[in-house]
Amino acid sequence: MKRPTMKDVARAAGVSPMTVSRVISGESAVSPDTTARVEQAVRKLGYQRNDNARNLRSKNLGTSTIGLVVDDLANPFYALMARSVEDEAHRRGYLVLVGSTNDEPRREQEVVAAFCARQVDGLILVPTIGNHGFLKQPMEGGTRVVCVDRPAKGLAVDTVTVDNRAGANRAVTHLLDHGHTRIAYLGDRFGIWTQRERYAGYLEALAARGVTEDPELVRHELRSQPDAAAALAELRALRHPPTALFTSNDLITIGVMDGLGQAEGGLFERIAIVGFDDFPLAERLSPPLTVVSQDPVALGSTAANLLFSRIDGDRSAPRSVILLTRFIVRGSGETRAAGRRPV
Amino acid sequence: MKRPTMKDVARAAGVSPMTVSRVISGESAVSPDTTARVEQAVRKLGYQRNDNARNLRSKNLGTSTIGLVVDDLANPFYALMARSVEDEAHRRGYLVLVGSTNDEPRREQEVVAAFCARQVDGLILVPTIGNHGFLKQPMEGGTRVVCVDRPAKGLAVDTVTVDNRAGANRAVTHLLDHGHTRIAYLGDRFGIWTQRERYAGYLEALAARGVTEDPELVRHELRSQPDAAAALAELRALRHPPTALFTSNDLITIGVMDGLGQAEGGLFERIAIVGFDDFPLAERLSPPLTVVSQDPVALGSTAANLLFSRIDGDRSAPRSVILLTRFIVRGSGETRAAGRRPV
DNA sequence: GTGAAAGCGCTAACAC
DNA sequence: GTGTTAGCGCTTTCAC
Repeated sequence: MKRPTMKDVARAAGVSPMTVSRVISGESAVSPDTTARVEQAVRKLGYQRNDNARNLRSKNLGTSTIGLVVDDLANPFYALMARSVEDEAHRRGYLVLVGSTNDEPRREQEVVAAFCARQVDGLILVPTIGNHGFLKQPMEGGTRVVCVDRPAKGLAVDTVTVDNRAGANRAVTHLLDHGHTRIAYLGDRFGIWTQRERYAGYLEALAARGVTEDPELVRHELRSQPDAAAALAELRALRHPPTALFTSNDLITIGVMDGLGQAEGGLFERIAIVGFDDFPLAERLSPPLTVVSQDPVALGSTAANLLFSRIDGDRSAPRSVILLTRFIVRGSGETRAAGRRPV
Repeated sequence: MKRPTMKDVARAAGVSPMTVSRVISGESAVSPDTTARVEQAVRKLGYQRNDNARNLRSKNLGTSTIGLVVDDLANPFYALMARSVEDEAHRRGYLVLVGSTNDEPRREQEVVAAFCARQVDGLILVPTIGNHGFLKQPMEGGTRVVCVDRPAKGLAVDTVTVDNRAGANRAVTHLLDHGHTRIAYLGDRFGIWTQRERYAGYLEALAARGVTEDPELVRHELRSQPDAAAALAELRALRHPPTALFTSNDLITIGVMDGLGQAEGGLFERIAIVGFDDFPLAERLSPPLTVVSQDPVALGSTAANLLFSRIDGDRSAPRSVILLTRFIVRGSGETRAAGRRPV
């Protein structure tokens, strides 16, 4: 009932284990006759090579395994990225270990350590806010690392991100173009790099038009849809409520849409919305959502390609790749501010 | 620049490798004094144990790694399942290898073989249509297997599914209750078990009310949203178009909603829809969608718990767990058939 | 409490 | 073309 080993196959075929090894790996030349005998024994015993043992001995080949560490694998954005990474890995005969961090530095460290203990050849990492000194040792040991979606503070590795700041700037400028000056910002945790960048883009856009930021209109740390809906309710209760919203990720956008749905029908026609992140059915909402769209598949495949080129021996200086977002106009961002003319 | 080994640590601490091993694993008793010396050497060298080598020697512990094989990791349904499996694994100190099959038996076999070559302790599998004889050898070798979402034909393993047939029956009965008799079925590939079950539920519901199936109203093999939208257009062009639709997964439901959106506003109010699978924003569509909802997180955690109980030594006969779906009424399925009275 | 020897399953390096 | 020896990094086993 135990798994057969090469020794078992060798005995069954009447050859040495080394010959079996050669037949299995197909590298070295073996006579057709013995090859056949070995292959028959393999089939008879249902032998399959133990790749862990193999990798232990031949250190020049790695383990053909990479680790993918994301915030949350259940998030559709990271799920798409993961699939894209997996496809690139599969093409090259690599396997993928996955782990979610929940954005907790401690869990990130645990997952990375466990992956490195398994001798992964490389790591694709959506880094948490935490410190990444723990990566130094594995990297010196030969584990390649690529960051994706956000950079890791003080870590000199290839990094793939999107132009969060420019994308947000574009969105807010669009709202300004339609006559809005009271534009609220609804964001997730300010500790997350992408959120800080998007907020910076928001400020940049306002500043470029000479609009002063109103702290009353800025809400960070919205962690869920209900959070976002609640923030919206607060904003609308202000003496001078916003006429437009910039929501800085899909979760918040959806939460806000829910909040609007619960309000009286007439009102929400007045509020313009542009959101960061596209999502399924965004164009079927009323009004259809104008969004800044990023491409998780491109993020994943770009990161994977960078990683594999490093694994294949590229030792050049770390690169930083910035992918472009797309601005998709669908209607929700084109509502004009009441009583104002466009610029 | 190479990774330090236990030997290196031993030398640095002036002890034998065996003592280092004992300190690292913390099993056996080591004097506080030497423990401290070893720990210091570990820190100094940045030593981390090679778990592959460890697993090779100690066969009684497994590799603490499981494999998760799904149709498509990018599918939100499987992404949620994967996250749930990963959480269960993490709790127990296991790692998760993931692979997507695209529902291709060949790729399934490749992925499973690669996982088994890495000596995974267990496999959670969304099986393709193909034959699963290739699992026999690994299972005899000790790899535990659990199927989830669908059973594998002729494979005696624990299986976790939902009551697809009953859920579909419930949905179609609901439409019949609202006076519909011309109810179209829009389904994905008939080769997929869940789709056959849902279709069976559709037929059962019709039969229970003495409604004869009209083959004109049945469309299988819809692989994408455009496929679904096209099928809808065909159905509406019939001389006797359906007054209600049962869509057998989220992708098809969304495709149909898109098709309806493109039609003239007045018309689509007349067609009732109930879909299998809930999804974000389903309640924000117009009309809000009535759906049969299944819980991917429960599927994943149930499968994981079964797997780990097997890994922990449970040798009882294979179990089949069927989770219940929920029927969620939101409006789209409650439109009455024109000129008819409810039952 | 600690160490020496052997070996997990495989392959690199060298024989022949 | 094939076999032998040694050893990857660790732990089991048995000694002390």
